[in-house]
This record gives sequence, structure tokens and C-alpha cells, in this order.
Amino acid sequence: MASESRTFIEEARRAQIIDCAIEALATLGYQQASMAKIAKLAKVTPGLISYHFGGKDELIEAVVAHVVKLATDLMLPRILAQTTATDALRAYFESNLEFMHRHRKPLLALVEIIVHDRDGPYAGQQDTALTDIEKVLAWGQQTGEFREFELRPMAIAIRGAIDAVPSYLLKDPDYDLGGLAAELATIFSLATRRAP
Amino acid sequence: MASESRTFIEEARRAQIIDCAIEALATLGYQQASMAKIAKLAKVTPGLISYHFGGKDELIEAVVAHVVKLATDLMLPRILAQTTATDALRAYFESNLEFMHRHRKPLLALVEIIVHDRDGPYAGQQDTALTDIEKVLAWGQQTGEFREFELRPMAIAIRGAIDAVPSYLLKDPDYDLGGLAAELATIFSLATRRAP
Amino acid sequence: MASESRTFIEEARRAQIIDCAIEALATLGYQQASMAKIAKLAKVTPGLISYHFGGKDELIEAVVAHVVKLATDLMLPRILAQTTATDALRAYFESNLEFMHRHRKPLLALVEIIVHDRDGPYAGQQDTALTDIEKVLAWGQQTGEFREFELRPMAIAIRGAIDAVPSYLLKDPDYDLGGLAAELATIFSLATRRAP
Amino acid sequence: MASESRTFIEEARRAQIIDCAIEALATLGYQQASMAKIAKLAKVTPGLISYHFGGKDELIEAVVAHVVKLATDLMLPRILAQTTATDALRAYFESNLEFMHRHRKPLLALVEIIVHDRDGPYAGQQDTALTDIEKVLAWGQQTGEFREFELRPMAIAIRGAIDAVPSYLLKDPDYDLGGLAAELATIFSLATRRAP
DNA sequence: TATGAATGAGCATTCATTCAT
DNA sequence: TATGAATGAATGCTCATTCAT
Repeated sequence: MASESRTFIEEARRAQIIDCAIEALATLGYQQASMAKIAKLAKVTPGLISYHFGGKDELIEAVVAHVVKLATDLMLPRILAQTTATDALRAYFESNLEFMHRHRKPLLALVEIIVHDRDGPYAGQQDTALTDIEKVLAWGQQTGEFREFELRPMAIAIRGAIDAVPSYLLKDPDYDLGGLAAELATIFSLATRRAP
Repeated sequence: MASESRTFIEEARRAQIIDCAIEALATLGYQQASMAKIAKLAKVTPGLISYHFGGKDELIEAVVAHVVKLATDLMLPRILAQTTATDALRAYFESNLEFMHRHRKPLLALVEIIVHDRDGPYAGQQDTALTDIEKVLAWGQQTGEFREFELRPMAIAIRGAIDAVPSYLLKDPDYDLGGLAAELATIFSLATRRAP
Repeated sequence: MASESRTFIEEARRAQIIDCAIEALATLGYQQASMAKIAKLAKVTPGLISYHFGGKDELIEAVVAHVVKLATDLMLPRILAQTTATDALRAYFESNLEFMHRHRKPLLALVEIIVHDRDGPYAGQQDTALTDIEKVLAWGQQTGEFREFELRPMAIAIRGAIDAVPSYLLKDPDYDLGGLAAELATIFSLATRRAP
Repeated sequence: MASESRTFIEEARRAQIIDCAIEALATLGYQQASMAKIAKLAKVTPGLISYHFGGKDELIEAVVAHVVKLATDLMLPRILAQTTATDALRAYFESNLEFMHRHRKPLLALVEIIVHDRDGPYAGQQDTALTDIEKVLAWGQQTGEFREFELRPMAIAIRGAIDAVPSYLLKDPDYDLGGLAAELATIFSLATRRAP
């Protein structure tokens, strides 16, 4: 199943179907995004999707992988470029919300999947995200930028704040995400910094 | 439809069915919580649920009303009893997590419903929650306990932190919610307080 | 099941239920006139209808009997009062349409039943109606008022003309039934009379 | 949706399903002609009918279209071929009853549908039929073949006479429809002609 | 007599999937 | 590779009926 084992045309088909799946998930919601609807969007038969992906579960999996890569590619370099934990945390907020802004539909599709496929293989993803945040936090504590606090609750709060955004993005698509990112960064800067 | 117009036995059946619906929603998830599954759990025929509730929508509605009442009864008095905004915010975290601790399955069921009925009548619920938080924040700014900040982003962060909890509760049912509440309260105390 | 074997109160209940069944059939149509709907209209439980009538079939049967009696009581004396077959035929049209005018809902209920319960026990009713018409026609031929023609086709045409009316009554409730009766009488007077 | 856009095999399936629907409607009646029964008759799963027709409503629609075309193709040329209104009226009876004779089951199916879908889209069909008859009648009055009479009652009587036939056809499938047509034509010839 | 709780069968529909072509 | 025909299971729902009280 490695990407190298696929012909060019197959790769193109997969990409096209994934795009249409994202479109369907983001605009129709998980429940309405049936294979038939996705297939119609892709101007393709439902059978073909099963042919390329083996089934719905694997299509969803592929969508998740696609969007996660999209997010990681955009966010990770920005965060790693920072030289202090404080800056890294700020970059974390900014790049997350930048991603939501630049890839609204993929983001919404991903949210739909995570939220609906409770026992899907992405539950781990959430944990990974938490652990990543904790790394930044631990770094800040080591350098003395951050006060002493338990990592997990702070990570939950940070991740929760970010995860709360898409829901409001859905209602108010024109929300000022840049301003929101700045505010969130400030909030958690105050919450984490070593008391003056 | 007032509860007084119902027989004792009907009230009991409704309660039993609501309980089983909560059980099904919490353990199986929204998608798998079909009328048939709920009925089987209640050792009852699916038709009977329609008989008592009129249909699935109204059953869900009844579940929401039940859980919301449970939550409000537990949380509201605690929050209103506080005399400072700082204490109110702390009580907000504590009572929310206390509710999650004491009524884990109802909470999970409610989350399933809110999250899946994207365009349902519960979308508003989220907004109400935000506005409630903003009232407390505005109060704290008026009294001078809190610094100046934009209400909406702070409210989003607070609500997000709380909403993030059930998801972890699902994986680690024995998580120390009391400790978590204290940590969250501290985090947002630092984030909101007038700088020293 | 003879009416004498029933108590007064039972008779009253039956009458009330029959009335409500007629109301439901006429206003909602056969398909929508479920036991539950009829029961709600009668402010009674569905079970009680089964108790009094044994089941839906027998309720329908009772409705048919009721309406047929209503019709017969109104029409038969008028027709029998005539001294010539020509007048009897005219009275047949007039009294039929008078019945439709005076008992619109019972009539519509009866039509619903006949039309929907294809294999019900009222198929015979239609035949009886035909035979009755044929008697009048035969009488007219005997007295020399009517020309020679085959009875059955003429009876079918006459009955068909009458049966066509309710359908138009449904669309245009204010149709001038008196005028229509006169026209129909004229039409079949010309069709049946001995050629001048 | 044009017939050209359908595969040969799909067209065949549709035809087969329509045939089975007609069979079910004619022999079982509207109420009993469920998707499941039709599917069983067609040795096919109920889902396939939805696949080909989208749903029950559209299947019924297709049946109506099919039968109406059948009827129109047979009747219209015969009626239009006549040069006098009197002949046209006779042709109207003859071709109607010829259609009933040659396509008994389609006719019965159509009657079931029209009669049961009280508020469906076929109620208009009845009105169209009346108007068509009135055109012939008006023509005859213009040419002086027919006497002066109100069009609507005469049309009702004519249409009623024809509509009465299927009901008798149901009980006595071997009824001599040719003879009946001749008799009906005579009856309305006498009723409409200018008095000698 | 009458109720209200409960059943079980039947309904149309949707869906992911399979398979011959 | 890709199609379109077909399946079978599941879903929510309605209905006439039954039965203990």
C-alpha cells in the first residue's frame, strides 16, 4: 500500500477522491457523506472508491492522513523554528489557527471524522497532540521560562482552546482568526510564565 | 405534555428508556445508538419507544433535557453562591468537573448528541454556555479582579478546556478530576487576574 | 350482535365512534383514518373501538351499514312515491344528489371505504344498486314509457353518472347539485324514452 | 432522465419492475402492493426498485406514465380520425372499452392509483379527461349535431359511465365490452342528439 | 366498560459492499 | 481500471391488536 507501489494514474484517482471526500465531509457533515455522495461528487462510481481504498474505513483513514500531513507540513517547521518555549507556544497557536484559516474544509472534514468515528484509529492522534504540547511545556520549565505546573492539565487546556475554534468557525466563517490566535497566545503566556 | 399529565407507570418507563438511551449513547456512541439497540437494552420493543416519545428526535430531546437539568441542578447553585468573580470562575471549573465525575455517562451521552446533531436544536446550547462565561468575565472586569481582555477568546479558551475533558475521561475513566479542576482554575486565574 | 342485545350506553358509544370514524374518513381519507386517529377524535382509546366493534373491519362495516341506512331512508320513500317509471328515475337522481348534499361527510366516508376496501363486503352493495335501477328500467319498459334497451348497460351508465358526482363534490363543494340532478334526469330521460 | 440516457439493461429492468408493479396493483390492490411485494414478484430486492426509480412515488409515477401512454396511443388516433362529433363520441366509448379489454391489468392498476392517491398529482388527470369530453360536445353543438345542453353535467355522465366499467370488469372479467360500448354509445347518442 | 401499556409485523428507504463485465 | 447492477442488513416509523387492570 506504500505510495511507491501505486501507478501515477492510481495516485491521481486517490487524490481526487480524497478531495471530494473532504468536500463532502466539510459541507454535508459526516452522516450525509455517504460513499454514493462522495462518488457523485467525484463523478465516479461508488464501487471505484471501494476498489481504490478497500472500503469506507480506509478512505476515511486516507483522508485523515492527508489532512494531518497538510497540517504538520504547515505547522511543524514554524514551531521548530522558535528558539524559546514561549515563542514556540505562541507559534503553536498561530500556526494552528493559520492552518484552520488556509485549509478550512480539510480541517472541518477532519473534525467531522474525529468527532463521529469515536473508536476509529485517530483516537491516538489526540494523544500524540497532547504529548507534543507537553514537550514544549517541559522545555519551557527546563529553561525557566515557565513556572512549575502539571503538564497534562495545561496541555489539555491548550489543546481544548484550539479544538474549540472550528466549532465557532463553522458558525462565523469570517471570524478574525489572527486576532484570536494572539489572544490565546497571551492567555497561555500569562498562565505558563514564571510569576514576575 | 406536562409531567403531571403522565401516569406513574409511564413516567417510570420514560425514565427507564431515557436511562437506557444514555447508556447506549455513552457506551456505543451516537451512530450505534439506534432505536433497536436502545430498545433491546431496555428489554422493550422499538415501537414502545415511539409510543412513549413519539419518535427518535423527541427521545433525544428528552435525554438532553434530562442531562441538562442534572447538570444545572448541580452546577448553578454552586456558581451563584460565590461572591467574587474569581471564586465564581473557580466554582465553574469545579462544578463542571464534579458533574462529569458524578454523572459520567449522562455527560458522555450529552456530548455525543451535541457533537452529532450538527444542525440540530442543540447548537444553540454551545452559544449559551459561552455567553454565560462571558457574564462572569465581565463581572470580574467590572470589580477590577480581572484585567482587561477580550471576552470572547477567553470564553472560548475556558469552554474549550472544559469540553476537552470528556474526551480524556473516555480513555482514562479514573483520571483525577478534582486535581484537574484545581489546575484549570489556577491556569485561568493567572490568565484573567489583574497583573500584580 | 343485534341492536336489541345492546345496552343503551353501548349503543351510544357505537354511534359516537361511528360518527367520528365518518369524520375521520371524510376529512383525512381512508389511509390516514387509523384507529388511533378515530379514537383521538372520539376522545377514547383505540382499544375501546376494538372492544365495541371487534376490529377495524367491523367498524368499517358498521359505518357502511349506518350510511347505507341513512341513504335508504332518505331515498327509498321518494322513489317509491312515484307513479311512473319516468318520475321514479328522476326521483332516483334527485334523491341521490339530495343525499349527497344533506349528508356530505357520510357520503364521502362511504366512497372512501368502497374505493379502498376493494374486497370488502360492500362489493355486493354495488350490485344491489344496479339491480334496483334495473327494476325501475324494467318497469318503464313494461308500461311502454321506455324504449327497448338492454338493462345492464343503461343501469351502469346511470349508476356511473351518480358515482362520478362525489369526486367533483370533493373539489368544488359548492357545486349546484340541484341543477346537476335536473340535467342528469333529462339526459337519461332522453336516453330511455320511447322514441317520439 | 431521458430514456436515451439509460442502458439497455436498465431499461429492461425498469420495464420488468413496472410490469410487476402493474400486476401487484391490479391483483392485490393499492394497499397491498408494497415495495416488498412488487420486489418479490419481480424476483428482486426492494432496494433495487429504489435504485432504479428513486422511491415508491417515482415508481408509481412511472406506472402512470406507462399506462397513460398505452391508453393514449390506442385511443387518441381513433377519436381524432372521426369526422363528426357523433362519431367521435362513439369512438370515445369504443376505444376506451377496447383499451380496458386489451390492457385489463394496466387499466386496473391505473384506477387503483388514481383512486388512492386522493391528493396526489393524478387528481388533475380526471379534470383533463372531463375537459377533453367537453371539447367533443362543444364541437357537436357547433355543427348542430347535438342539442343545446350544459357541457359539464353531460361530460360527468359520460365519464362516469366509462369509469363505472372497470369495477364490473373486476367482478366479471368476461363481460362483453364490445356490446357494452355499443350500448353506451347509443345511450349518449340519444341523450345528445338534436331532437328530431 | 374502559384504559393505557405493549407487541409484532409491515412499511419505505439508505447504505456499504460485491461482482460480472 | 472502471462501471453499473444488485444485495442484504439496518434504520426509524406506523399500525391494528391484545391484555392486565
